[in-house]
Amino acid sequence: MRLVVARCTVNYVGRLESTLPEATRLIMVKEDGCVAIHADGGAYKPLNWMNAPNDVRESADRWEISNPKGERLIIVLHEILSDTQHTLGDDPGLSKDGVEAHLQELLAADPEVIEGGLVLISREYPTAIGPVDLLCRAADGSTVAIEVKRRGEIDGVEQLARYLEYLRADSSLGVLRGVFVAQSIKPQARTLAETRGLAWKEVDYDELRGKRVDELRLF
Amino acid sequence: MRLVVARCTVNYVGRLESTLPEATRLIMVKEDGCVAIHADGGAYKPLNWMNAPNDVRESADRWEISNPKGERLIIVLHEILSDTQHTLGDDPGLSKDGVEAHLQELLAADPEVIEGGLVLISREYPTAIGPVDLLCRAADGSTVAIEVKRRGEIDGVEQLARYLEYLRADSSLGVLRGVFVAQSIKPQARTLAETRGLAWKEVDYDELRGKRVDELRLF
DNA sequence: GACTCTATCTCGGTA
DNA sequence: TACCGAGGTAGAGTC
Repeated sequence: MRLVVARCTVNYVGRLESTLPEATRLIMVKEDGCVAIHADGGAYKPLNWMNAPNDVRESADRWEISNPKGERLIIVLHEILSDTQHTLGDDPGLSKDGVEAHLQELLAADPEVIEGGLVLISREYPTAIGPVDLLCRAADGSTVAIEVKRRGEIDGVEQLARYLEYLRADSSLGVLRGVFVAQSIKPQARTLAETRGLAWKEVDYDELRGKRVDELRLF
Repeated sequence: MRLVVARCTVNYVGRLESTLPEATRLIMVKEDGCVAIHADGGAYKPLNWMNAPNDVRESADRWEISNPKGERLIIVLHEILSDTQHTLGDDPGLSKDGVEAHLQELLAADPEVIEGGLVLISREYPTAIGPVDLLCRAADGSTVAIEVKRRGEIDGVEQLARYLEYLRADSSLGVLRGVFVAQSIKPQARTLAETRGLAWKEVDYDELRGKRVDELRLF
């Protein structure tokens, strides 16, 4: 990894056009050839960047970075304050817990949390427009399609509504209902779900995980 | 801005939980107190980060960063390879061209590009569920609601369909039609638009801008 | 390669 | 503050 601190102006032409006036910034060049320009605020997003693969042409005061998609980043260096190189090696990578997949897994193991009497038929049940997260049989004999999201927003409701449109074409599933499940569901999404004739249910991830752990402790 | 290159292990507990095993990485601490940890690949996304405002507690081999939301990042330093400080100053900021707002502006100035005979009634016409990008009067006397997107995807079509549902409740608007406008519209979005009874139109941003510039040159 | 969906999404606007 | 929408979304997975 190469770290250059320099007074520079930057120009990007690609998916849009942007200009950075002269100022002091950090230019980060990684082993894979990607380039990011950071200001001294905002942890996440670089001001400008170019993802690998890149062709970097470098002269004393001007870098031209271009990629196969035809995007171009031009950095004009007015003064270099620091230019260092570091060997980092491969990163073993990040391991995560708490994402949608895990929530879906917990609910698949215990669909009663969503509605009493639910029994899992299938996970990732295929339709022409994508897989339905969970398909269950309800106590009343109806089939229940469940869309699981970490955060319940309007798109998730639309997604579930589209799945149901397609599922209803398959008469073998009998009476169909839809339930939208998330850790928290925004008011707009609740309203839309109700207008679309869908039920919704908020579930607590920590509680669900705790419950699961407790159950495992019994054995 | 402080740049530390170090062998470290990192632990994040907050919106999810994550662990980074021991490896050499760049730790970037910005003037506003935000922290980002970068591996030597992928320009954009840090492995871990904490946005400002942060409380940073630092000892020789362990940093604890916490924020008011209760998120915590713990960095254990096994070996510091480099630790430098740089004064960057405020950044004058990025100026952009080519975003949706500008596209909407160009279309508002020249709605005939969408359909011959269209005359603008209103931009950002308010409804209970949000503003309609453009509302126009057509040559045939009907009212046309237009949703403008840079990229035409399925959500945009749903959005326009929802707006029309609400607009139809207002009988003063007369006969209503919807047109979905974008620089490029995906096949799925076209199909959905047609099923929902909506028209769609692809427009060329550069051409539109060029045309506008040409018109201005006439004066 | 194209298309899909997720994200500690980030970031900016607004009520 | 919360909600909502755009993003050069990026990045991962699937077909």
